[in-house]
Amino acid sequence: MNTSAAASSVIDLASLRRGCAQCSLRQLCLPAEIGPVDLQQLDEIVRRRRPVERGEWLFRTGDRLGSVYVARDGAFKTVSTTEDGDAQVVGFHLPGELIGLDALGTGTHRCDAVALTTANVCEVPFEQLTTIAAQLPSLQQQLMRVIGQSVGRDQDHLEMLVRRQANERIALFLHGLGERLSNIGQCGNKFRLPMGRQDIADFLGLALETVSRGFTRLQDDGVIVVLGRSVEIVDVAELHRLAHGCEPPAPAAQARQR
Amino acid sequence: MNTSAAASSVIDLASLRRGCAQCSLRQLCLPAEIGPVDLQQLDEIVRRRRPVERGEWLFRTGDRLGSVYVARDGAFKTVSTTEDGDAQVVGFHLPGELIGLDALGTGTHRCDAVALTTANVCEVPFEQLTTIAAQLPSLQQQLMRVIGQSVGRDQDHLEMLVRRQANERIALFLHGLGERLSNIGQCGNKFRLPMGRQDIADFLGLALETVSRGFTRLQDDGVIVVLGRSVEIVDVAELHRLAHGCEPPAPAAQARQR
DNA sequence: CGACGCTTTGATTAGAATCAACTCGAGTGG
DNA sequence: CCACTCGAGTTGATTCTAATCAAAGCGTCG
Repeated sequence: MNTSAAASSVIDLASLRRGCAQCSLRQLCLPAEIGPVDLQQLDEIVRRRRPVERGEWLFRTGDRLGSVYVARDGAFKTVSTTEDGDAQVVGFHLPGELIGLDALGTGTHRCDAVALTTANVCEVPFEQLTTIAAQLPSLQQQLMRVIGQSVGRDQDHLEMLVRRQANERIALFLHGLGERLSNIGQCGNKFRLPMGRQDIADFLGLALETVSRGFTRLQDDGVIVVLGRSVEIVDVAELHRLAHGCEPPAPAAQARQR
Repeated sequence: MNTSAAASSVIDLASLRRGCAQCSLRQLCLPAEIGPVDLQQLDEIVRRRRPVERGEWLFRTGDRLGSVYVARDGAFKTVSTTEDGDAQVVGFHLPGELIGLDALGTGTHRCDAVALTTANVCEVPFEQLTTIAAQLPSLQQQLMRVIGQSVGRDQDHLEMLVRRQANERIALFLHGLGERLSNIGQCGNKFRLPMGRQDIADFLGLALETVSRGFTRLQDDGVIVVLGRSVEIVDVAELHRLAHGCEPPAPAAQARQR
């Protein structure tokens, strides 16, 4: 266990005791905009689980919807496995993002939620959440918003897959991830990917090798510096441009052969 | 105006007067599982709009979320246009399916909702809907379920796009559409597509020509009969098999198990 | 150290995009 | 009534992207 993990688990332990009111994700998570009195009601139904180890799952396909989850730190993926055996990564979930909404339609989860790193999660029994939400308009509203954001991310995901070529998807992925990281107060330009190349490939609908080549290509073009799972975005503007469709206008002198 | 259109507008007119309680979609739509007394409350906020003509839109990208919509008949598409100008069809919406949830996250619509055919829609002011839902647990629950179903369809869409080849996507599309049609009481084996080839292509992330070729191929293989927008599924089992990953012909050796 | 998993790189190939031409049918107007 | 256009759909030829197959680096952890 490295120092940063140790440090973060100290923090978690502390905020675990203190509950939502002191959580650094308060503004992004369900408690946003809720008054202190009402907050306590929410706080009481939230169960804070011991750390989840990398590879453990929060729920699996076919489980009945019991709770929704929010990571306090770490990262998760949701994976749906098709009948012919290959995995589709439905989403990556960073701290503050609700996990488990996939069961809203049928009452049964349609994918597995797997921890990508050791992580702390809050578990919110869904039944109780909706009951309380019915009494607290602000929570109700926030719940809708969080659900909506999740829908929005799914749509972003969709748009990143359709009719975009491999390098565009990869640029879009890195750009989007950086944005989400900076939203939760982490550095959006230099970070460590919590997931491996295969997961990224399964998320982007590409072959693992294509993802690897894409990273190499972006590095050769001077847009990012990548070493294994460490990524630094050095030319944000260019990444943004690549991510949004415009072809690299092939400036005269440009080393692009690998 | 043809006879069937005339007939359907008579029906609509009648059910327009009678409201949710008599609507044939009642079981699928928001009123499901709601008692007659409570139903009236919902009924009072639902606005029934005059028919929407083909090509008209319910809302456009950037509009503030005002209402959600449900078609009583006809069909809609939601389209998001990328900055480089090409359209991505986010979804097709059949009667009973909520339209407009894309704005839940930001409060602003992120796609256009366009009528594919002349259609009748119910408009439900969202603000009022959540207010009432807070008082009626069964409506609250049903709202969640309908939202969840929409999320589920998005996920189906995603899975149909990722790492599937053209013919598989097309088979999946036809199969899914048939299923949805039979859910709303229409024939799932013989129907008229409300959308053109380009829309299907933009939905499936394929080129228009590829969709056309796919249809032809399915017809040559004796799975469907297609004439323009009329489709008949003649070999449901085979379509299902194609849609779910197994290799096309090769009936000799039974399909490979996972 | 050695084995294993993850990542990168290389060579080849399959599948879909693209470019282009042509068919068909509906609607228009001379 | 027929020639015309226009849009939607089909079909063909070619090109090019990314999948696949294959193998070699690299890092980590017993």
